[in-house]
This record gives sequence, structure tokens and C-alpha cells, in this order.
Amino acid sequence: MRTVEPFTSHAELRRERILATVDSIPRGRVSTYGRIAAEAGLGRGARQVGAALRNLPSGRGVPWHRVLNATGKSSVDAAAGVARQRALLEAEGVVFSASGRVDLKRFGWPD
DNA sequence: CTCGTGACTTTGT
DNA sequence: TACAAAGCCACGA
Repeated sequence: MRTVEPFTSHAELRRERILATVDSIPRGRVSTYGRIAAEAGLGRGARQVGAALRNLPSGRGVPWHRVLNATGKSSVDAAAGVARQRALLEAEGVVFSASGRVDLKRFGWPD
């Protein structure tokens, strides 16, 4: 069969690379929007990473919860969302400080 | 082309 | 540690 790539916009390719990178974060580790952007070859496109995760197609199994901001905190707005993200990470062994932050020196990825 | 927006980041108090 | 301001970047009105 001829994998005829029916039209893949530049924006779509970029999004795929972002999701692929997020998907490569090991279980029990976390990364940041900025790092993901760099890893995916977006330079300073941290906000683009956030945008990609914001409208995630449910059920694709992307470990969105392993992405935190540069200070090690959740950037998800709704309190319920923050709690869900934290629960998922704690279930993998990630530890949160009293101020609700994750030590990136210890759980950050890539090392 | 200019403006406003946003799961961001860096810098300066 | 916390907050504000400015920087940054793709998008869409």
C-alpha cells in the first residue's frame, strides 16, 4: 500500500512531534513545557506545547500529566484538574512538596 | 497588517 | 517564596 500522506499541514506535524515527545516521558518522571518544546525542535515554543495539550484527543494515551511548568507546578487552571494531575503523578511515585511543587532536579526529564 | 490570547519562561523586586 | 512585568511565539479575528 502506498502510505499516501493526505496533506499534513506544518501545524499538524508540529503537534504530532509535541505529542510524541510528551509520550516519551518515562513513567514516574516529569518534564516542562519549555523542555518539551526544545526536545520537539520548537525552540521557545512552550506556549505551543500548552496549546497542543489543551485540546488533546481523549483516549490517545498521551501522558499529559507528566508536564509541569518551569517552577515544577501544575499549570492546569481548574482546581479539579490540578488535583487529578497530582493524583496521577503520585500514583507513579512522584513526590510533591508542601507548596505543591515537584523537584525538577530529582524527577525532571530529560536529566 | 495590527491586536488580543494563552496548560509558558525569565528576570527583577 | 511570591508576584509583576516583559519577552516570546503561533493563531485567528
